[in-house]
Amino acid sequence: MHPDQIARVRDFNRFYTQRLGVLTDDYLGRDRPLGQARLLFEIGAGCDVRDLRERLGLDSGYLSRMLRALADQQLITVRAHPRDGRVRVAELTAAGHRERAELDRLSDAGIAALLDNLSAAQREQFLDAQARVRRLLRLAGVRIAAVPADDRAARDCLRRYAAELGTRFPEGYDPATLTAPADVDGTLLLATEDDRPAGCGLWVRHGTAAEIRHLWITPAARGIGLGRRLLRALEDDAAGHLITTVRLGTHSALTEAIALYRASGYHEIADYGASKYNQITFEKTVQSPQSS
Amino acid sequence: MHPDQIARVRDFNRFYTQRLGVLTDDYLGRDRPLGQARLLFEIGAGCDVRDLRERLGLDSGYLSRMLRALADQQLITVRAHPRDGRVRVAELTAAGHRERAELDRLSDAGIAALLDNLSAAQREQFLDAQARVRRLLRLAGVRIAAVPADDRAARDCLRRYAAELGTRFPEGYDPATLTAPADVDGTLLLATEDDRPAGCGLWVRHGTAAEIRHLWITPAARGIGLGRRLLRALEDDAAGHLITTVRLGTHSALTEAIALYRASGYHEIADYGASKYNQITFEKTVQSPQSS
DNA sequence: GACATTCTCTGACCTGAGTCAGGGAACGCG
DNA sequence: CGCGTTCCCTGACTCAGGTCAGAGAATGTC
Repeated sequence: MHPDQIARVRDFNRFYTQRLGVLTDDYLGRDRPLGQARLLFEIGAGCDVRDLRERLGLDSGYLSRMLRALADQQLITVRAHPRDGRVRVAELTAAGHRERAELDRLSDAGIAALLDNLSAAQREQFLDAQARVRRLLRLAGVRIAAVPADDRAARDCLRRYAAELGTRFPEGYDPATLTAPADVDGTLLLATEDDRPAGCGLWVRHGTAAEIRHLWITPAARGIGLGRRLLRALEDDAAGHLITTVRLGTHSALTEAIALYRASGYHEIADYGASKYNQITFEKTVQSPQSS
Repeated sequence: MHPDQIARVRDFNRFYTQRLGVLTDDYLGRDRPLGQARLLFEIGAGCDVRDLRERLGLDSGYLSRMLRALADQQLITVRAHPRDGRVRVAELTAAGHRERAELDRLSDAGIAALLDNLSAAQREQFLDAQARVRRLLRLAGVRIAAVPADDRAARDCLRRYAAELGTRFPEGYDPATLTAPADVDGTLLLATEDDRPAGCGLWVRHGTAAEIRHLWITPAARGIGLGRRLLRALEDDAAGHLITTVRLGTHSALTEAIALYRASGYHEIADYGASKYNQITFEKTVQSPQSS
């Protein structure tokens, strides 16, 4: 990687935070500490203090004081939970709702004033570029790592994978045909985004060939190019274990998967009889990735 | 503008700041308050305390204490200015340079680790999209406003404009041929980016026609589409003053200007004899902008 | 030389953000 | 009922960031 690229990213970050600072100073608006403004948003249509603490990761004492401050300003009320006297529930008052809407409005107005200086086409370009930055940043932020066969999150992914296939295959899907990761010679890879599972996949050794199975991306992580990255990671991992050929099969109902395999350099081969659900099968030769 | 667009921008901002937070937590690194780390960067190869205060917009007392703290850590030295005993000069010590390089390294490492998860093509796409976001954000952030004929910043722009033409025209440029904004019926527009001049331009009434003159963008603000925006602003302003036709002329050496005029809907006309430097002249009919 | 100005530093504050220890009320369970 | 647990509040801190009012030294200006 060029050091120049890193410098460009840093430069962009500096620029963007500065611009953002200008915007959010407006948005912060009426003399309210940031913490309290955040609370106002989070409370929304009322919620347990306990949940707030959890969601925002705040100290209970700290939160307690901030809630009190908001209550003193008549923006929220804090009451005991109807069924559990220990738990307290915070709710916006009418004034609180107004205040929240006002903050929203200020924030929107700042952005609107900015976007207003652009033509409609430029606005579209801007949003499009932002979306692209975001997609790639999400993709880059995903961690892919080999996990033991009994990893809870990976198991969970496989379960959800099977459930989805059950709804997408006209003939349904029998979860019993899932490859048990513990039984095979190969690697189970788990992709995580912010410590939450984003996908999984595994390869199974057959001599110097490997079969890739159960490549799956969680719905929340689709559309950012993770399938391709995870597939590549599986190939690289297999190649690192002296595999020279990988193959895989899929169901004709999974059109996006088929497109992915074709775009990733796989060519169609005759069925090799691994699964009754395979309606189309592919193969690709791989080599150990050179460290750049 | 769609409210949806605003929501998308807000969403992106939220996402980006969160990601940035994760990165800069690393970068902040070794137990140094953010303010001090920023100072370490800004001081760079030594600079006046006065300049630091100016650039970072800090209170003199606050800055003084932070400098002292850095000096106590042996990261900088503060000495009197050689020629002005009131002014003090801050310089990094060897240890300061090392520390700064280390912060740099940490920051770079975080970004590098992230970019490393992308393919070379994706990295290029990412940087490209960032650059696009930045360009458009800069463009949107520029303020364009009518200023009185004796506005200092506008005068300054005109001077710099004349100086640039002097170097770009083979025959040179006589500053005396500049239109004096005070003498004409029309509007002088000044573009500013973060309160610094970014460009200027004016139009001069000739009945229901107007001539646009001295459209100029500072070198620092070029390449973001500001020329087009400023030209448009001049047309709109003129149209708002009952002008129906605008014309302008330019020198054949200014190829980017010619391209701009063509792309903005101007068509070539015969020379109307406004300036001896006009080698090509254009015209366009305009109408008062409808408020959207 | 007198005087205003410029630049820096010091001391005294304030605020927001956050941590930590402990206490008291309510609950769940045996 | 007794007991541990959960949830919350209070009080007492710490720290970074930042403001404000001067004081003091150096400089520029008349």
